[in-house]
Amino acid sequence: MPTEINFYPSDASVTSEGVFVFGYTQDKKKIAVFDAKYFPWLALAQENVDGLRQICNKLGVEFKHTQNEGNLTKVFFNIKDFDKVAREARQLNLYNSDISLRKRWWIDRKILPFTLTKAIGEPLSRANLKVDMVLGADFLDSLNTSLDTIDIVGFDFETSSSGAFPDPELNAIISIALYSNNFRRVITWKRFAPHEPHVTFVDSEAELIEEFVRSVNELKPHILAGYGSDNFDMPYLIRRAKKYDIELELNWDKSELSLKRSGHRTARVVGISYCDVSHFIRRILALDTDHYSLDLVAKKMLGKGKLAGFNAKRINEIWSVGLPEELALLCDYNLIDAQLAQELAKKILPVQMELCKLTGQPLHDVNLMTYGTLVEWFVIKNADIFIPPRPKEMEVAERQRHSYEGGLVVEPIPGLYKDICAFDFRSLYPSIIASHNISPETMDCSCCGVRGGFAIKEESIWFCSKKQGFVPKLVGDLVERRKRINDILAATSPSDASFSELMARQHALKFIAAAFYGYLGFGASRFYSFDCAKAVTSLGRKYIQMVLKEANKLGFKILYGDTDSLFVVMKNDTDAEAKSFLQIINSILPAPMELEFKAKYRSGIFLGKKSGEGGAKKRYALLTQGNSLILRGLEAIRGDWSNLAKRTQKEILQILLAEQDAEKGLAHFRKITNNVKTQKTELEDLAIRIKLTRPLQSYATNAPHVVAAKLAKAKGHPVRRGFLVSYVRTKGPDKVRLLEDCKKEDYDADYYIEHQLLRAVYKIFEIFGYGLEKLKAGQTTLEGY
DNA sequence: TATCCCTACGATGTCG
DNA sequence: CGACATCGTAGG
Repeated sequence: MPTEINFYPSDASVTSEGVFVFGYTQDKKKIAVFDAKYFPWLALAQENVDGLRQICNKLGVEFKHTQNEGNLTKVFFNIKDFDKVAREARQLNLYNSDISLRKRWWIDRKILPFTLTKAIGEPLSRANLKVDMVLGADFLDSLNTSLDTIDIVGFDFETSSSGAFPDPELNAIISIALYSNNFRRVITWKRFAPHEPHVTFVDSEAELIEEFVRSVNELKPHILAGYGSDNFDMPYLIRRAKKYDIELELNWDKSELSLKRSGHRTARVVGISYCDVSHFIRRILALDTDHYSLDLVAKKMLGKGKLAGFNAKRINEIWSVGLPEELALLCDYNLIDAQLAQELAKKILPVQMELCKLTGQPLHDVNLMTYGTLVEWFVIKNADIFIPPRPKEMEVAERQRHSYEGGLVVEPIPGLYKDICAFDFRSLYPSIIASHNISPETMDCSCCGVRGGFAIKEESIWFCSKKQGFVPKLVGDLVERRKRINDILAATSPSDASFSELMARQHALKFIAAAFYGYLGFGASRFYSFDCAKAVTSLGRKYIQMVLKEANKLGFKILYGDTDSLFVVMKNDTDAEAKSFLQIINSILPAPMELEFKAKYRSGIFLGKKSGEGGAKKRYALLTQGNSLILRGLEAIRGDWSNLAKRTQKEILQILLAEQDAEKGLAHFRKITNNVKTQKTELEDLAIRIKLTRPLQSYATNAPHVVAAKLAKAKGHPVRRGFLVSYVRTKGPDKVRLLEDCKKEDYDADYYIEHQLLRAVYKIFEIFGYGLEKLKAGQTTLEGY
């Protein structure tokens, strides 16, 4: 008797016999659905099918069946044969041949993660699966209902340590915390009294590990979320478990928990969605921060951080001394970390879920994606085309040698301006792609010719005006859907239950639409098209130039423009003027291109270049109607300047722009320089932080941050790519000292005054008529500077 | 197996 | 000293 079961799939695993799909049923039983009838296919030109047959004969592989589509033939195979054939027949110009089957299964089967799916088939017995039920499916179908409550369990480990960093060979895991909406537990193996009920004592590290695994399995989360856990907790767990010969039974199949390499070392828990959310936060959300520690990221995203005052040394002390109240505090610390991981995962979940739907990929995979992969999977899932293979390394290198012209930037005239109006294009590049049908296969089509298609004179190419390409179709869709959502959002109160959901959806659509253009010009792209990428920016320049010209015609004073935006002072400064400007422009623009009014500012300054003549591009400050500052490109928003200079620059701008009191600004500036001069400034304010973008030995320069990085390495810090060097400029021949080794009396006051403070403000004061001499003049009167 | 593009500024060190 | 190369980080 066939059984019918509805379930929410979360993960798939490919074996040579078929695909296991894992998930929970509606009453939260663990289920594995076995799809033995999945036959992956590849496509090739019909004239190459015989060649493929010969190769298959040699390999002893049979075609499952074939199917003609246009000029191409799809050939289906058994899973176990697929990779072998695809590899051996590479020279036959194959399509859809190098896409991971585990990921592709979802797309071929049209099943979405966390979406109710009907499975019909016979129950199977499979002792090696850790699930409540196994079904051999003859039929699978998506019922298109999303799972509405997703259970997220956050987790975090604490370990002892002998040095600055825990060593998994030497140092034990001392406690593990788990946190979800309705559950919290800290497991530890040193007893103390009194203790809170959520603290569970065990007798050894081995029992701790086993209890953790048991807890996860009993909690049955959809998502197991860590922060930085691919780098720390998971590898640590695996090493410590091995030491005690413990089998980590987290996976729903018989396999042991292991680390995979998918660009990045990551753990995958078979069955549920394990996510180290730091990947997504770093790669997709790309917070404006110079490092991605849990504390900093949580403060930015959740408005709260870790429990203060802990580090590896302190944790180690607490553990070895063993005072009850201290151990209790350590448990709190551990639990808060797990809670932060859980809340971060919860926060990004709506966007991730939307991306799961757009790419057809499970959460674990979406969490690891970059912009490139996001676009790639979006195309694989949604485009009605055959997928070409990834380019080979040589090809990628060759592509990377060419580059093309980008956006237009208007040089500003340095000065202070009042009543500034800002306009910008809504999604410029996506809307250009959609309106001009820019796609690799619509370029230079024979059906149109130069006169019939969308011509780009400057590049001597054209795009078909008869048949829509796959890129414009997908991008146009994204732009349109996003606009629809934004329209609804505009009429929705932020307190409305649907608001954050809609917000997440429009964000997800934006991420993909915005990355499409870059993906066309990306060397490792499957859909690389130098000419398409070039055409997009070329049209972008054409349209912004058209807008600048029209603004000029209307008598607007053009202050600045960058790629898709312009800042002007209008003639009469009325709403009607702005409105008619937009009307003129938008009647010229082809849909869905659109110029929008962005904001009006009370005032703003555009700075002169520090070296050479003229105005500096990408460096300005604006004052909103509410008297708050918007800064672009300035030192105050750069990560590689001292807090002292950054703060001072902001304060000076606030005084000069909002309070319009240059004398007060000058007095304030002098006060700060004097403080620096008398060695009174805190080192934390003087530290300069710079991130290494490459391995230390590959530097061809002795720049201060490289010198400092070498000092850090000598002290045993893990100086790798991405390492954040914190140093202070000092007097004496070495010039540089690590922040941690510096004393207040050692800092080089002259450097901080000349190269940090003055350099951060002199171009601003200049606009207000205060030259460099005047800024320095005040200093000479004080204690013989 | 890593996986988005170009434009721009400015700091610093080195060389002639 | 200026020209230039190297490097990091920003804007869009």
